[in-house]
Amino acid sequence: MTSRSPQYWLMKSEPFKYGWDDLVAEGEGTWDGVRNYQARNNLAAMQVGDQAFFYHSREGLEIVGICTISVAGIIDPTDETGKWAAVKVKPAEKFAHPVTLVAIKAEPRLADMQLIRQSRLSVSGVTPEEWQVICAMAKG
DNA sequence: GCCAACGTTGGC
DNA sequence: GCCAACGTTGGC
Repeated sequence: MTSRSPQYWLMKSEPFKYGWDDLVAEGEGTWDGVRNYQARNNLAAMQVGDQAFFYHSREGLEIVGICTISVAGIIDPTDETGKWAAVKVKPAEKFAHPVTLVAIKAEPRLADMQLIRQSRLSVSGVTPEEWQVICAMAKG
């Protein structure tokens, strides 16, 4: 396995389907069901040890915490054709202060986030700079 | 609940 | 290969 410095991601989930609390309750969750090529490419690029923001879409509209990639490069078990990717994640840290979409939009350093530019992409990349800014905001 | 944005599908 | 129609996502 090749190693590289950890990369950062943002994964969206609708909390009434699968929220942060569900992930904590399970201990480890499989991130599957993605049927978008760009999101799939992001999933396929993930490696164990990468970190991802957990974002609540539709309801909440905020980053609630951080999870780590525990298993990478698996085939989506819900996909019969075998061409879609999935990963497994574990909860790492719950934010004391969730970072809302409103706050992200109000922060100029986050204006170019893939989350903002492509609002419908369910798995997006986060730069180290963006990661640092959001983590600082989460500490209030 | 509505609708804009965007991705995908399918007819030609 | 184009593009209109359709379906889905996600902010509001």
